[in-house]
Amino acid sequence: MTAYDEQVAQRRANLEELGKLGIEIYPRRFERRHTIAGLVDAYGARSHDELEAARVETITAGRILGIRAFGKANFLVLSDGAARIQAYIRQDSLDELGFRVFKLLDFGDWVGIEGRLFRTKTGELTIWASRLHFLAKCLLPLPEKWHGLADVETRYRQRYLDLIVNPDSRRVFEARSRIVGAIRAFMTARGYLEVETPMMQPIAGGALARPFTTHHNTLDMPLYLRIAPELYLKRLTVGGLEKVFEINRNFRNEGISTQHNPEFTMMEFYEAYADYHRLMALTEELIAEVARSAVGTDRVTFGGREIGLAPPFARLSLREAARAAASARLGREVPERALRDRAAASVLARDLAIEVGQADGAGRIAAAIFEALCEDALVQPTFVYDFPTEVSPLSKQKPDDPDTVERFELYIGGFEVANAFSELNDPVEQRRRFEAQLSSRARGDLEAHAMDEDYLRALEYGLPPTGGEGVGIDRLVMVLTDSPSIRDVILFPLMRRREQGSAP
RNA sequence: GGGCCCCUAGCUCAGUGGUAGAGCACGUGACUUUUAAUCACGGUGUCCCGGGUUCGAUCCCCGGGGGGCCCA
Repeated sequence: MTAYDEQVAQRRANLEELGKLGIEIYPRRFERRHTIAGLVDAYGARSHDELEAARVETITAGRILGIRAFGKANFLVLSDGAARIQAYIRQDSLDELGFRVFKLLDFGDWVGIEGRLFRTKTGELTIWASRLHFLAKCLLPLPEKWHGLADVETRYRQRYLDLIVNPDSRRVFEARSRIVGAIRAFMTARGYLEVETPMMQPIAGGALARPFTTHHNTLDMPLYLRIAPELYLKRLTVGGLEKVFEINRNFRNEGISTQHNPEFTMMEFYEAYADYHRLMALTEELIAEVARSAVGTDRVTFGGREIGLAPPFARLSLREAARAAASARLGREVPERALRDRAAASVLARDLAIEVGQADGAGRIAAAIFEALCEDALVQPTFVYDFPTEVSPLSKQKPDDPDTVERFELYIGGFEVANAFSELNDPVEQRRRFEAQLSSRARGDLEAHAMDEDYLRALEYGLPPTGGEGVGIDRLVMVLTDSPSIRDVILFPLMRRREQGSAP
C-alpha cells in the first residue's frame, strides 16, 4: 500500500468510527455566531485582560489546517479561507463524545467550535472549546502546510487545493472580484447601462480572430462562440441605448501564452457622441480609480517594476513609434512614408527581420513592426493611437487621412490592455471594409472579418457618432496583482486533458 | 509550430549506471497553554509512459505524454 492509499484508508476509517459514535457525518447545516475573519477582526487586538473581562462566547466553523496534539490538551488551527484562528481542545473542557470526535479528526476536516475567547501564554487569540461539531471529512491528504502547493500544474488543475493552502492565491481572486466590482461601479455611476448580448452568434464578428464553432440541435444551426460583443453593442446604440457596457467572456480559438487564455473577460462599452479622444480621458480615469479602489493605490509593482497609473498616460502615434524604433534599430533615419508604401514597408520589414505575409499591405506591415519593436517597452501606461485602416475594419478614418483610423490601444506592463476607436458608422464604407476582409479571407487569412449583412442594415438605420472600447479584465488584473501569467488570474485556465488514470 | 528546462513518497525537494533518500504528512507511544510543538519507534515509491544500449537503467540514447518559460 502506498503512503497515499494508507492515508486515505486511515481517513475513511476515522469517518466510519465517527459514524459509529452516533453523530451525523454529513450534517445539513451549522449556525455560526461569528466567522473566523470576523473574530480576528473584532478581537485580534484585544489584550488578555480585556478578553477575560468581556467573556466572549462564540460559535464558529472552518477547515482544520493544523493539529498540535499533546494528549489531553490540543490545538486546532481553523481557517475560514479569509483568516485563521486556533482552538484549544482540552479533554476536561469537552464532553466525552466531543473529545472522542476530536481524536478522529484529520488535517483538512471541517468542524464547528463553540467556546470562549482567550489569549494563550504565548499571546495568541484562541477559542477555549466547550463543544466540537463535526461538519465534513477530508478524505484525501492535503498538500504540505509549510511549503504549500508549488507545482503550477496542480495549482491550475485543482485550484481548490491552491486556494486551501496558498493564501496569496485567494488574495488575487479577491482583488479580481473587487476590480470587476469597481469597474461596474465606475461605469454605472456615469450612466452606462449594463447589458448582456449573445455569447453564441451565427456570425462571429467584432474582432479579427478565429472562433470556436458549435451547433444548435433543434434549429440545426451552426453557431460560434463570440470573439467580441462589439457588433451587438453597436446595434444597441442604433436602438438608442446611448451608453452601454458589458462585462463578460470572449472566446478566441488561438494560441495559449502567459497573456492569452482561449476564454477571457472583457469590459466593452459604447458611448454615443464620443470619439476616441474622449475615450482616452475616460480610460485614464477608469484605470486610476479602479486601481485605487480595488488595490488601494495607483502606483503598483509589476514584474519588479513600478508602474504609475495616475493620469495623464503617455500618448504615442503608432507609425511614429514604429518609425522611431525602426530608426534606432537600423541606425538610420526611417521616413514615415516607408510605413505607408507597400514596397517600402516590405523592404523595411525585411531589413528588420520581421516576417510579413504575401498579402499584407503597408498597414499590416506597420502594425507588425510596431508589435515587434515597441510593445515590450511600453511598461508605463501608454496610449498608442492612429492605427492603419487595413488592420481596423470597424474604425472610422481620420478626416484628412484615409489610411489611418481614429483608434488607440492602451499598453501597460508591455502588453495591450485596452483597444478603442471612433466607430465607423458609414454603412457604405463599412461594406467596402467587409469586402476587403473577404478578399483577405479568400487569400487564406483565417482571422479576417466575415460579412455581416444584419449589422450593415443596422448601420443603415443610423448609428450616431460613437466611441467604443474593450478593456481586457484579465490583463488589468495581472497588472494590479503583480501576476506574471494570465493563468494566475483565471480560476480555472484551460489545460490540456490528461490521460485517464494518470494523476492528478 | 520551434527552442530551452522540468516530471523521484500525499506535498516540498535531494540523489545515483549496482537493494532509492530528507523534511513535512501518516501510524504507535509520551506529554493539560502549543504554534513549522518536541521526543522515541515505524511503513512509505509504476523514480511520467514506451522502446533501446547494458550483466544491470530512475540515471545514458530514441520516441511519446504532461507542465513551465522564451520565440512564432
